[in-house]
Amino acid sequence: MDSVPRPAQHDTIELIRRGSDELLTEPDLLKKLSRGRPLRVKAGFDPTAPDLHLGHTVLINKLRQFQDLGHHVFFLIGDFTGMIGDPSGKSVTRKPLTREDVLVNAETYRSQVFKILDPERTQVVFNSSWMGELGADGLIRLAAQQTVARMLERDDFSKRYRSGQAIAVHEFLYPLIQGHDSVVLEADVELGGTDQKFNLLMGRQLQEAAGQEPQVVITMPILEGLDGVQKMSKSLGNYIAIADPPGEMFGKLMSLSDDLMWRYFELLSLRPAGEIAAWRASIAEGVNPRDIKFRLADELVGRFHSAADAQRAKEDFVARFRRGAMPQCIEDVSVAVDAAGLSITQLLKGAGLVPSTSEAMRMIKQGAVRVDGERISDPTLCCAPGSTHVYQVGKRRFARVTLTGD
RNA sequence: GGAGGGGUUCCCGAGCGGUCAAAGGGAUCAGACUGUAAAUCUGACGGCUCAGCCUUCGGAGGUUCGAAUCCUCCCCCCUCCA
Repeated sequence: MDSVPRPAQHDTIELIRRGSDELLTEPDLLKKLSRGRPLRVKAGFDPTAPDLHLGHTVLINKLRQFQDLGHHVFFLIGDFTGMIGDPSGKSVTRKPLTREDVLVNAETYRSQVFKILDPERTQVVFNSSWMGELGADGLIRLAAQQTVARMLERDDFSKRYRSGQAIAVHEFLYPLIQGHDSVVLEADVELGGTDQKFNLLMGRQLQEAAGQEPQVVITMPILEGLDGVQKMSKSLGNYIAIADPPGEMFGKLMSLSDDLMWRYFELLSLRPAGEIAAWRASIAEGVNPRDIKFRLADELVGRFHSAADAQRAKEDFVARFRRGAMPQCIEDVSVAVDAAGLSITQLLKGAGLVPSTSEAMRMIKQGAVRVDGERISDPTLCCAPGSTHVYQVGKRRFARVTLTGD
């Protein structure tokens, strides 16, 4: 492994600090960097959500930055902790995952995360591989290292405690196990979202107790989802997956509100901060925010797909939403029908354009349904077998439907 | 072990014998407008053979002409006391 250049450590720290929320502590980081050996950088991920989204990339980009500086990343899949359920934030009971689920999810992570990370400098690890052996006695010894009062310092625990909400005993174990992971991995640095701060700090304490030098903790800001309020997450459905197809990703980015767009620039864009500030200023002088948003969508689609994909997605977007054109590729669907033909409501449902005939009825009443671009208003319209037309519901749902007789 | 409070349509949350497919908010979808799948405004938002019908208010029974609303049993969640 190559070594870290000695000089300019303060520049390095500035680089590392950029975009982060907190870095604890800087002297510790300086000390670690000064040794000139690659640091062991740890970040934990949930085994339940294999779809990586832009929210994850805020942190993963930072990991990548460490790799570019010559350090080594431990991509920890919290399969053991996943069984507990992370009590951070809202605690919704999770369905238990099987061993196979976890492995499948891990594979999905692997395939997606290396769009950003350097595989040469990444080691994927599972905390079940050491937690399983810890045993009940080990767990109790671990639990003995912290006090209830200390646990209650955690913001969401203390809030819940004060407001009389339940805190299950096992929820206290989560930060302990996460901290123990750092001990096992001998982590030099751990990254997490700002909501992970308590858990990250637990690692420092447990490492010290184990006679190790405490890890440096870096928290990254949490990216809001498409709604602009709640954090981006798959379960809330407000996310942009890095595996989303170019058109989808482009469209979702364009659907950000003009205000939220700046947050995305701040946390996701790799453009120089000065450039972004200049764009921001240009809005005040009358530049259309849409055009700035195009740049955001361009950059991100380009990063996860290609510049050509981004270009195509943009052209398609402009054609569809500014000029009302049909999308470039429309899915072909065939629907079986008997000689009597099929009512339009049945057809729309059969083609998967609406979930129910009631919904089809509503859409027709609201003027959302078009056949070959012509708006239709008759819900009793009957379609004959053998025909092929492009059916459209709203601006975004299209299908070229062929009615096949039997 | 004891006392109390709850489970309502995707979510939150009203309703507490008929006027309830069920207020309000959120999310979502559609239409209009537009500078964009921004913002704003309007509307829709259980299913169906759709101006009519059918199935919903934790589950199963019951009372009633009529129940989300009353009664019985059961399941689940929460709080307090021990």
